[in-house]
Amino acid sequence: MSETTSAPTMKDVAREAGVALGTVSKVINGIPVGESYRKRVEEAVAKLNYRVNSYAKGLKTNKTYTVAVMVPNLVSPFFSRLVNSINRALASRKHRMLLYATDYDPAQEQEYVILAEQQKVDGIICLSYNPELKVSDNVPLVSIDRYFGAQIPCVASDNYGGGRMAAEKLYENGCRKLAFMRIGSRLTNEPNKRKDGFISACEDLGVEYTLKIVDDFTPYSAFEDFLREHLRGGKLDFDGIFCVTDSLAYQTVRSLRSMGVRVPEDVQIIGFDGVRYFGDQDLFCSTIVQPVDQIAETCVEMVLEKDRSKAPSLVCLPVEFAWGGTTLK
Amino acid sequence: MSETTSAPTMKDVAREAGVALGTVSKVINGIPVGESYRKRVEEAVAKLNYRVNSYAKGLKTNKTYTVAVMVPNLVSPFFSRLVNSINRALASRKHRMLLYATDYDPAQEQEYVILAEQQKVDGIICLSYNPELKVSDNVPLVSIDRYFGAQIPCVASDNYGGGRMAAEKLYENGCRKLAFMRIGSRLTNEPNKRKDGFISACEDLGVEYTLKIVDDFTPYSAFEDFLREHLRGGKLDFDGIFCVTDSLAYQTVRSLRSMGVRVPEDVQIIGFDGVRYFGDQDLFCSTIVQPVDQIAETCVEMVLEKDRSKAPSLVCLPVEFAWGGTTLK
DNA sequence: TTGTATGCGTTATCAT
DNA sequence: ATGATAACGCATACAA
Repeated sequence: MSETTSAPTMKDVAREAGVALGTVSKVINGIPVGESYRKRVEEAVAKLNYRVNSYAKGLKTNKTYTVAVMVPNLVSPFFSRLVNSINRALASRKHRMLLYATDYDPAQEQEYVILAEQQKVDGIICLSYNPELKVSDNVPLVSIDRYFGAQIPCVASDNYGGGRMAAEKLYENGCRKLAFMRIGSRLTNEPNKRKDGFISACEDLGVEYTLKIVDDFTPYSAFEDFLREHLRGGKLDFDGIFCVTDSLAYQTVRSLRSMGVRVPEDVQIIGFDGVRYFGDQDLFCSTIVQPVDQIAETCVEMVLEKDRSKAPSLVCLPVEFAWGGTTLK
Repeated sequence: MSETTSAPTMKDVAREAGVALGTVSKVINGIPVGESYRKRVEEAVAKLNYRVNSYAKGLKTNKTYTVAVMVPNLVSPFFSRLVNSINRALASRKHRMLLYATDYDPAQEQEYVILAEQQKVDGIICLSYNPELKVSDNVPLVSIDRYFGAQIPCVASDNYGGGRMAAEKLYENGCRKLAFMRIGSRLTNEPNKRKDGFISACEDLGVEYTLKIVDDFTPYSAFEDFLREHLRGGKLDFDGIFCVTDSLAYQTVRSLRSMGVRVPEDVQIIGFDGVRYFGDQDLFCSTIVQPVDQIAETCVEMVLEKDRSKAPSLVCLPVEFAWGGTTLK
C-alpha cells in the first residue's frame, strides 16, 4: 500500500515493479530493456497511474517542450485565428503552448518575456508592439509582423504585395479614384507596407489616390468625418477604397451605406486579413487573405529549429484576394 | 568572468555577490536579510541578468503557478473571448496559462489532460465534450458548461434563465407563435437548458411554440429547410425565433431576409452568447449575453482555491438581454 | 543488461 | 542573521 495521496514518482514505480530506478527511467524513455522487466514496469505504471514529472525532467534535460506565445489579445479574430493555428502546429510537434495576452502594453510584454524565460521555454513567438523588447539571447524568438533586426527572424504576410494586389484589383474592377484608409501603430512594422504596395501600384497604373492615415486608438469617427468630407451631393469622391484591415472595411461599409452610398455599385471596398463571421462562415468583405496556417507553421518551424545560424531575418508569405461582396468581383 | 553561455544560476549570483546560496534565495523570495547583503545580491542579479528557474522551483515547491485551459478551438468568438478573459484572470493572479485546443476530439482531450498532469499544473479549466474524461484527482478541475458530477465543480451561465428570458422578451415584443432552433451535442450539458427554460416560459405564458433540434455537425441547410417548410405565401408561421447561439441566429437572419421575410418586422430573432463583430464592435443580433468575464473569474477563483471541500458543484451566473437589431426592442 | 550514484537549480532545515 | 547541506524527481554515466 502506498503512503501519501501525492502523485507517484519513479521510485514508487520501481518499488511496485521490483526493479531499479534506472530501469524504470529506461522503459519510460523507450530505451531497450529486458522484456520481462519492461512488462513489469508497464504494469506498475498503469497500476499507479504514474505520470512523468516534466519539471524534474526539464530540470535535467533543459528541454521543456513548451513554447510561449504572446499576442495583444484573443478577441480580435485575426489574433485568435493565428493563435489557434499556432496551437495546432505546436501540438502536432508534441509541444505545449504557454499563452500571454499583452493588451498592447509594452510593459506587460516585457514582463511576460521575463516570465517565459523563467519558465525556460524552448522558444517564444510574439506579435509585439514593444519596439524595445529585450530578450535574453539564449531563448529563440520569432516575431510576427514586426521586424526587430537581422538577428531576430520575422514572419509576416506579403503585405507589400497585398497592398499592390488591392489597388490592382480595384483598378481591374473599373475604379479610377482610389483611397487608402489606415489606423495603426506609428511604429514601423510589416503591415505598414500595405500602404507602400498600394501607392506603388497606383503610381504604376497612373491612378489617382488619397490617403487617410491615423494613429492607433483614434476613434473610428475620424474616418467617418473623412468620408463625409469627400461626399458631394450624395456621391463619394472615390470609387474604390482599400482599408488596412477587414475590421475597418466593415465599419466603412456600414458608414457608407448609412450615408446612402451603395457598396459595391458606387464604391468598391477591399479589406485585409480574411477573417470570417464566427470564425468559419462568410467573409466580412472582399479582402486580401493572410495565410494564417502557413504563418503559424513557419513560426513554429523556425522557433524550434536548433540551428539558428541559418534562420532568415524576414519571411514574407503569399497572400490572395478573396471576393466577399464589397467589390464587383 | 563567467564560464559558459548558458543561463546563470543562483550559484553564479552567490559567487558574484560573495554571499552564500541561501542568502540569494532569501533575497529572491523577499525574506528579510541584512541590508548590505540584499544590495550586493540585487546588484549581482542585475549584472548577470539572472532569472529564477521555475522548473527547479516547481520541483521543490510543488507549485507551478500554471493552469491548463482546454477549449475546442479559438476561432469561435465565444471560446476566444472566454479564453481571453481567463487569461486576464490568471495573469492578475500571477499565474501562467497553458492552452490546449481540442477540436472537439475526446481522444485529444484525454491526451491533453495527461500532458497537463505531467506538467504538474496547479489546476485545469476545461470546456469539454468528452463525457468520460478521466482526471487524476490530485489536480483540481473546473468544468465550464458540462456537469461531470458533484465532485467536479461546473461553472455556466444561467442557461435556463436565459431561455426563459428569450421567450419572455419575444412575448413582450408582441410575438405569439414562437420557435426554438438548436444545433448541439446530444450529450447532456448546461446549454441544453436553454431549451428547457424556453419551453417553461412558453407554457407559463400560454404561447404556442415549435422546436427544431438537430445534432452537432448537421449542416445549416437543415434549418433552412425547416424555415422554408414553415413559409406559406411569403409569410412565416412564426413571429419570434429563439436560436441557441448567435451564430445560428445570424445565419437564420440571412436566410429569412433572402426569402423575403423581414427581420424584425415580420419575425423577431434572439440569439445566445452576446458575441460581437471583431470582438468589440456591434452585436450580431439581439441576444442573451453570457457574463464571460464573470465566468472566467469564477473558474479561476475556484480552480486556485486550496480548500476544495467547500466547492459548489454547480455555479450559474446571471445573463442579460441585449438589443442587437433583430428584435423590435 | 541491470543497478547505483551523482547532479540539474531550487528551497528549507539545520547549525553557526 | 548567515552559511552549509539535504532533499525534490528524473536522466545518465558508471559500476556490477
